[in-house]
Amino acid sequence: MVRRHDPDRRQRIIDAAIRVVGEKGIAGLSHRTVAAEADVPLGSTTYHFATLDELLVAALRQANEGFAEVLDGSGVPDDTEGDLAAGLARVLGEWLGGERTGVELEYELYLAALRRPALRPVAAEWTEETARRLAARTDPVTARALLALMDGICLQVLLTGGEYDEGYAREVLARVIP
Amino acid sequence: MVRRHDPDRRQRIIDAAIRVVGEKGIAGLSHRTVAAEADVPLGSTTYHFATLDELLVAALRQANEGFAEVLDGSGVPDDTEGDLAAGLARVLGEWLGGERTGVELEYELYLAALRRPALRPVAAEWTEETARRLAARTDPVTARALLALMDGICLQVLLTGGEYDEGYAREVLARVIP
DNA sequence: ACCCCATGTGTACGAGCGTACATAACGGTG
DNA sequence: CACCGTTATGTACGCTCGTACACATGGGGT
Repeated sequence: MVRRHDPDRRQRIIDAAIRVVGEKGIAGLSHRTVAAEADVPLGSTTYHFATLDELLVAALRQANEGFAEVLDGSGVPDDTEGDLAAGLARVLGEWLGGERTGVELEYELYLAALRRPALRPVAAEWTEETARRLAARTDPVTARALLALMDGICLQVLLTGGEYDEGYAREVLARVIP
Repeated sequence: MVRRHDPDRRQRIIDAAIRVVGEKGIAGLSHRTVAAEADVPLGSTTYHFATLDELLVAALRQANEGFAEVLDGSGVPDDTEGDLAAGLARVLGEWLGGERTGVELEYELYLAALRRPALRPVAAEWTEETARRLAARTDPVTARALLALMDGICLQVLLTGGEYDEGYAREVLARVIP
């Protein structure tokens, strides 16, 4: 392999890391697996990201942007006249109904903040940014509550292997909106 | 070491596993670390628990029982006349205000079900059992919603490193109770 | 045009891992 | 009391890991 002067090498490594986490989970993430997935030598990953935490921070940041697009693309924030609870329940349904790999990937990166303090600022940014967007449709307290409830509902579905019930989600989400 | 015929060897291994996860996280869990913590030879852990998943299942089951006792001991289920939302918010505050190691431990084991299907039945049992207890104070739908919201609130505190606001929790928990 | 430093590459080391397996002791059962 | 299955022990193999380091390279700033 002779790929000298590869500009967005760094970005390709992040993309590879996201694919690795999606396929094998964080437990399967190593400098070597990422290097293989990105088709770069081992030394290249250790050069751009000295520790796996750095790589996870970059990956989580990118995954968050991906979900933010899903949220934006679903028209929930723009639909200022519609039923907010119904809109959120629908977005959740679309997200959970899609590719489970991506869903698990983003949640796993998010939840990893529990044990990796390096990820907490990123998780906090994500929470505040999303709460801010939701607050535009209601008030700050309700926004945070909606976020927490959505997190909890997703968790119950993902952790127990249960089915997502959009009607139930709409019903209980509506309750927290004053 | 000559400790032949050690009855509850198995239980001591589970206890050691819980301590290891509490201190180093699931990432630091291995047959060897558990063996060292339990002061038993390596072969003993692999004999009683052929895979780490088996050990995690046993540990999660035990951790769940621990939290159930916290819930029971707090008098929430018995306090049939008091404010349910306030009671739950108080229990959450006591739990999160206590030893963080234990809190992170139980959540980490719980969240591990995301990537380890073997843990999902245990997580599902826990969810249903707790929902059943809460349902005695309200109705099944509200019980699951309260559980989801409490999960989400705890997550926000643990993942972002924020502070737990009992007043806020009581307020939003009360909203989902019809 | 030149030089320096950020970037890229290959390899090696020591540690920890899951797993397998041969062997030994124990204790309930017949 | 003899037996046999369960439980306990020690060791070895092959693998992957993070890390370190010496060396190559090329392009941007002077």
